[in-house]
Amino acid sequence: MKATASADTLPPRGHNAKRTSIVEAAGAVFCREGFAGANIDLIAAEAGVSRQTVYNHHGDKERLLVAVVRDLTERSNAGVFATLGTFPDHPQDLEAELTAFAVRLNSNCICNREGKFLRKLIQAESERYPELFAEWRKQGPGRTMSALAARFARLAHAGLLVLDDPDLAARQFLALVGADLQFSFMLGGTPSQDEVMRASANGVRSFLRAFGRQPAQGDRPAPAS
Amino acid sequence: MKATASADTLPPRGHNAKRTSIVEAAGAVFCREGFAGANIDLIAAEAGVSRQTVYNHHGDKERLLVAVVRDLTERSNAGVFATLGTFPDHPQDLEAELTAFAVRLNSNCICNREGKFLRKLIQAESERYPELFAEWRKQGPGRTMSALAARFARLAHAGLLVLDDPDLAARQFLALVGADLQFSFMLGGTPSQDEVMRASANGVRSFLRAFGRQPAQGDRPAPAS
DNA sequence: AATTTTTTAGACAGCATTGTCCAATTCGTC
DNA sequence: GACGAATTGGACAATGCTGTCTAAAAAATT
Repeated sequence: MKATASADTLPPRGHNAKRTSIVEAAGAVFCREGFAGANIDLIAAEAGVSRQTVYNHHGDKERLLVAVVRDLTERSNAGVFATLGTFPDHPQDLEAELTAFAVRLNSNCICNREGKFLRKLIQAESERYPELFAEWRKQGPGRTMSALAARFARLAHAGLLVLDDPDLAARQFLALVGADLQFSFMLGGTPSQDEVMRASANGVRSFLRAFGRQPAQGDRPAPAS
Repeated sequence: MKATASADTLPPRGHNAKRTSIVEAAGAVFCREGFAGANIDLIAAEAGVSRQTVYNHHGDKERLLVAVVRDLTERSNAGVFATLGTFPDHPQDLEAELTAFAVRLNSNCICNREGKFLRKLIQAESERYPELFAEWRKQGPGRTMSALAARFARLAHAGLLVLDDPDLAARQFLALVGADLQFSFMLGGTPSQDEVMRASANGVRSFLRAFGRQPAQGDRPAPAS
């Protein structure tokens, strides 16, 4: 860290391209095989690096996991808050813009690499290494929910939604726009862009039926096809 | 297999109490530690059995996993369909009875031992052993969704709900009544009975706001507190 | 071109685990 | 009480993995 090191995650050196490549490979292998089943030789091979280099950079399998989780948490949180910034605060077409927002949320936060890996790692290892995810737990879902709830509260205050509990609305919004994707997630699959769009549209439509201003009788669907 | 062995998996000996105790302990350990991290000595100890007995009964770590998954799948499916049988087909108070049904669903299918273990095992191992969960995949969520969707379609036909896509309604119903519990699940926790009841009530309320017959203006909540 | 840092390949000890074998013992049943 | 089946504890080889060490090669810096 002499001169060129900007604050960016940019590896201005050649050698810490290896560092990140190791962390990325380790993330993939940890998720695929589980922590206990992950093989450092395999991680090294997948990173295009010798085993010794892995130990040089991270010293320990456990500390490597810590590095992976921290990296995933940072990137995931960054993506989440960037996406939250695109919430339609002054929508002209509420349903269309909420749907587009839901698509961004699904694509950039739920279905992407960081989201999938982090979710799987948390499910697999959070009981055994609770402190590992303490930071995620504090910065992640809690703040996300609060921020999203605040946006919905503002829409309600503007008369565009009718809701008594913005936090509940936020939770249910996420549940609804993810409802059609749970199936794909179960088996580790990644939904196609088309699936994401349909799922988001379905979720938002029901969300607005529950919380939209006008009961929207005209929106009532045609009878079962 | 002398005389009493019926086609059931029932070997009516006392010794297969050990068999089930092994499978149960193995399920717990596989879920806690992952397949690779699971230790046969630990499973044996947790089952109150010697290691040799584990090998006598199941021969192999991998075949033990197969037995565990089959057992969990069977029990989970049985619980799900038993609960589906309690769906309120002719409700007098739709919201109350749907809520009670959601509570049963959450308590007996989602939050219980089989549900939690099966979910975690699927998430952890379905990519590496896809064929393991083929049966669950076929018998589990697909049929569950169809059955639930059929119930909702009947309610719609009776004029109690307004929906165009019963399958979507079923997916969103499950998503909504589970929305408040996702947080607890993430960390392997088990929601309290109280949490389950509140979550179910919240989910059903929103579900009926979206799909209930009358837009239910009277049900409209007090403005944001 | 020389020097310093990093990487590499391989060997290596230490350790944990799987799965087998076996003799002694317990359990269920007659 | 006697018999057969199941269970137990322990020893055991085989294997795989972690983490360290070393000397050579490669890369970067001067």
